[in-house]
Amino acid sequence: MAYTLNQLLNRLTFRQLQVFKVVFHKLSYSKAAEQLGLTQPAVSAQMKQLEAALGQPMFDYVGKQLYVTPAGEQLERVVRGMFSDLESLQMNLYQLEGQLRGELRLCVVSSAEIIVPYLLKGFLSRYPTVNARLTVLNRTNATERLLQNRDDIVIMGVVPDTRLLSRQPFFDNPLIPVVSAGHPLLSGSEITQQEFFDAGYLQREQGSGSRAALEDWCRTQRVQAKPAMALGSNEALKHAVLAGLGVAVLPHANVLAELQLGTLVSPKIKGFPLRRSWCAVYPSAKQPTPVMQAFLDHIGSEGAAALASRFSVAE
DNA sequence: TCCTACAGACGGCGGTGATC
DNA sequence: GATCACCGCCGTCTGTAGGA
Repeated sequence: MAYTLNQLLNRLTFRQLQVFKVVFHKLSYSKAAEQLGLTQPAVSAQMKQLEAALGQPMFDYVGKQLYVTPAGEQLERVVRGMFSDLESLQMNLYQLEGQLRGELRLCVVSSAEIIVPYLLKGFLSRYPTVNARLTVLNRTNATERLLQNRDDIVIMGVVPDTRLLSRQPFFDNPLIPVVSAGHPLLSGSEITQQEFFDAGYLQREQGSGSRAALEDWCRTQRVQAKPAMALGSNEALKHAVLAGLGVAVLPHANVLAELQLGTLVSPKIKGFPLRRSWCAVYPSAKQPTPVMQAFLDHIGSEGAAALASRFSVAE
């Protein structure tokens, strides 16, 4: 039975929604109770009241296992938005008092994980009351989480082409070809694009942004890239090249140390480097929280300067 | 007379421990 | 996980006193 909005507002409490949120993620009343500092009966009672208020079960209990019902899935989306708005409100209230406090939920595509510590260091030194939570994923999963409002900002190199996302480029991210020192390709005077990709091309896994960028580039350059192997991270790719398994195209920042040491070499090949920028990406529909805005301002100025001093490409 | 502040009574709500 | 009995806290209601 569905209630009118007023009836719902009279019966529903924030406490019920808070408990529901934890049960949804833990899929256990006992574990939710432990996290909330309650006993299992207290959680059970809150869920019972919530389900009575909404007139529908949020969970099915089958064989000692909780399963989320379609109504539970719907409620979770609403609750996530509500709690996100409340967090924004809290940050705005702190801002009215002249303080910047709250959580920055940052997600980073795996290729960007080496630059982010240099962005965060200055930011957290300046705003010690901000709590940063960092998640590392590939581009597809990071984008999905962003659109589900599970993160505030994603740092990525190749931004999906959609109006749902706003982007703020803040630092060059050139993709360069790399081979191990002493590779037979280096003995010739000039390397063609096709020769490079025929020398055991190693690529990133499906869903990676740098792989997508490179596949686009190959199409426009009419180059046949037949990968010898796909690996799940730039770090794995780099070590595969160092081990002599093949050649790869990697972000310059990821191989800077090896190029300086001379263990990797970036040969001159027509069309390279691929010009890309690291971007801070957030949902277009989302009004940036004060903490988000402060981080966006930071990476556009001090953050970019910190990266330039460490990762800039010598032309 | 009206408004505000305070105190006491009461009921509902949310919690626990025990038990199924 | 669900239910029950019990307990403590808190909000509401009501009555009273004091000040404008």
